[in-house]
Amino acid sequence: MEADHSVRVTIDDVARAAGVSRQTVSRAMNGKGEISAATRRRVLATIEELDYRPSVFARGMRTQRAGTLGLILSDIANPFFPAVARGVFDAAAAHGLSVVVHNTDAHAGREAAAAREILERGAEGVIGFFEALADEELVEIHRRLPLVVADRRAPAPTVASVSSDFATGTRLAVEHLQARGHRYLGMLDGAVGVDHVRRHAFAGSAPGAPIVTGPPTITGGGAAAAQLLGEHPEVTALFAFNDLMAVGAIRALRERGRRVPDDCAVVGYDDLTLAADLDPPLTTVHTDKYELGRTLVEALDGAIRARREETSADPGHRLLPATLVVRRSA
Amino acid sequence: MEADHSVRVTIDDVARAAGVSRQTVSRAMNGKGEISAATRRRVLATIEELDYRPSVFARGMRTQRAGTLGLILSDIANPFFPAVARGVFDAAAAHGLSVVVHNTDAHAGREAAAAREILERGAEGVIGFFEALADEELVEIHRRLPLVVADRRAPAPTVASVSSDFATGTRLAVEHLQARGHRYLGMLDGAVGVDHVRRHAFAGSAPGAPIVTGPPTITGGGAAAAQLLGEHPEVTALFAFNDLMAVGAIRALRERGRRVPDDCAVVGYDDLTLAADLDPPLTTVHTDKYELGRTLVEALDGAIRARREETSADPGHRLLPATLVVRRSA
DNA sequence: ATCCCGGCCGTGAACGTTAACGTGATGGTT
DNA sequence: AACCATCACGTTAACGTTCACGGCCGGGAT
Repeated sequence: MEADHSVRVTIDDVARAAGVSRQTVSRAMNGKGEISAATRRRVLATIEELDYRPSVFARGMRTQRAGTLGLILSDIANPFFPAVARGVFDAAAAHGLSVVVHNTDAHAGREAAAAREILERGAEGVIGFFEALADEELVEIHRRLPLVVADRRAPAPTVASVSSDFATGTRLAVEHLQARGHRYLGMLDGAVGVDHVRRHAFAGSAPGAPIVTGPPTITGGGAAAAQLLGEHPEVTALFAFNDLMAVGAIRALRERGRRVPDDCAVVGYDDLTLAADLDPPLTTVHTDKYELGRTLVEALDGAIRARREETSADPGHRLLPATLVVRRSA
Repeated sequence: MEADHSVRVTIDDVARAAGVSRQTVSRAMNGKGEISAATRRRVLATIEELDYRPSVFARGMRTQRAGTLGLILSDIANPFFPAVARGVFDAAAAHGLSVVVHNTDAHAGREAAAAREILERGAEGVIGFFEALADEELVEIHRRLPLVVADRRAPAPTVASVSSDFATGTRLAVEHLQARGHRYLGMLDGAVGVDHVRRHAFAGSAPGAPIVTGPPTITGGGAAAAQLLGEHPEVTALFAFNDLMAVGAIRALRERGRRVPDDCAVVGYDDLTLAADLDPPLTTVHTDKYELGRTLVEALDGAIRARREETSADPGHRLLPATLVVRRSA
């Protein structure tokens, strides 16, 4: 009794088989409107039997929703993001959502284009690591679609956010360095865009210490380290925006004949999976990245639900714990 | 002259503004059917002016296509995949396609579910790193949707494939080890599924050498290495399925007090971005992962085009060059 | 007995696009 | 001069679902 795969089973086929109308089948699936438990069960059974799958297009035509979730990030090649993405995928699957991913390279134009694309495709919501777009543009996105911003303070109280506790993480890193006797610190900042929590926290804990900014990549970290050490040879400890920049710094240090951590200590941020296997093993700030991904989806689900029910409850602004993992690099 | 964003601009609005019919607007966009260059330009101009965006749902309703591409992979947390994904994203964007990603953990059920999901959502095609599904199931997918398989031999001559040249890469690795004087090799295989190119190539170059299989992860590599060295203490060189397993092997070696490469050499596969920064720097087989991603999309585009035009040209089975990068671990 | 109300379900319409077909004008062929 | 392609465009219908509305039926209040 295998159905012919070339012709689509429609809601009308189900209705006919179950002896009800289209609308009742729709009600049975979506749980909207009044329907008796008995007919609901019967309809669901025939749906199962006929292996009926509602057309996302026809459904989207009415509802403007596609059962999809947009994930915007700056650089999937940075191992931090895949770790988060894994959490996003798993949680999204649990909610019956597919994930469409956009890579932006922290470019404002591409961040905007990604958001527009996601909007047009009728996603249920957006999770975004925005690094270039201004707050107003994020608010504008949120006006059209539920939005959760990641690793950035909320652009408005109404939009949800989930972040690593950068302030604490940075403070822990700096205090660790200071406790080890370092008096001249430096920071390799990678935030090319708008959010400078790490930078501000660093400046707060190490007043007057030099900060050099560069792209949050290995080469960016290398260049930033080279510049900083050139201008401030007295520096004996580097705090990097992320682990990738820390790796670049270590490379640059080596090239200049300086040993890590003996001549110069290095602390990263993210605790990538391979951080412990680097040479030297990287001291870094840890945040549960899988949990971050999961939490982002939960927050988005809340935002979606809130919008549907028009209850404008507090969207929530979560800070995930940051802990210092001391290895050999500092 | 800003349009009200709350009401959608439809094809009829454009038609009215341009003084033509819906169908002509459609023709102007899609390049199908006869239309004079002049009206085409005029219609395109008014589309621009009104900022008209065709509804993906209405379009999909007719065409069953969503302008989307499905990417199925086993473990986004393995840095190999993000590197490929980057190439996929960039190439897909160039073709005007969005990418929906599914993580399967090499689980057959989830591979099938991902494919089904992608099918239902009307993707233009699928790019898949399938590690568990049987060839027949892949052929069945291909019957419904253009498919390109990655890092696996084509399940049928009609389906396109793009792979690293595993046979050559593996041979280079083994020969390097042998040239360094190693007489007792071992392999840490990570292919839990169907494709065993690396394993066979290894067996061909190092006949009789022991092979232990485990999950293609750090812990998997650690466990496999522990087992292999327990059973074959004479082994002085390990070839791992990928860099992650190599890292696991190095960890296991260290725990047992064996130095790398002095007591036991290790060669990986993939040349992850951080491979050079590991301790010791990892000798590994390199394939251009970004290029792999790009090539996959090009192959898929070819398959899509071929299916549309019903020309069943040769789908192409590409092998990307594999080179050995010698560092310190072997 | 009539009215009304709420629970349950059906009917028509609408969402916005493209495929299939139809039509009028133009230009070339017999 | 009649005919016939061909071109350029218009008209109708259909894709499959949900929304808005309406109808029926049974039971309690009037």
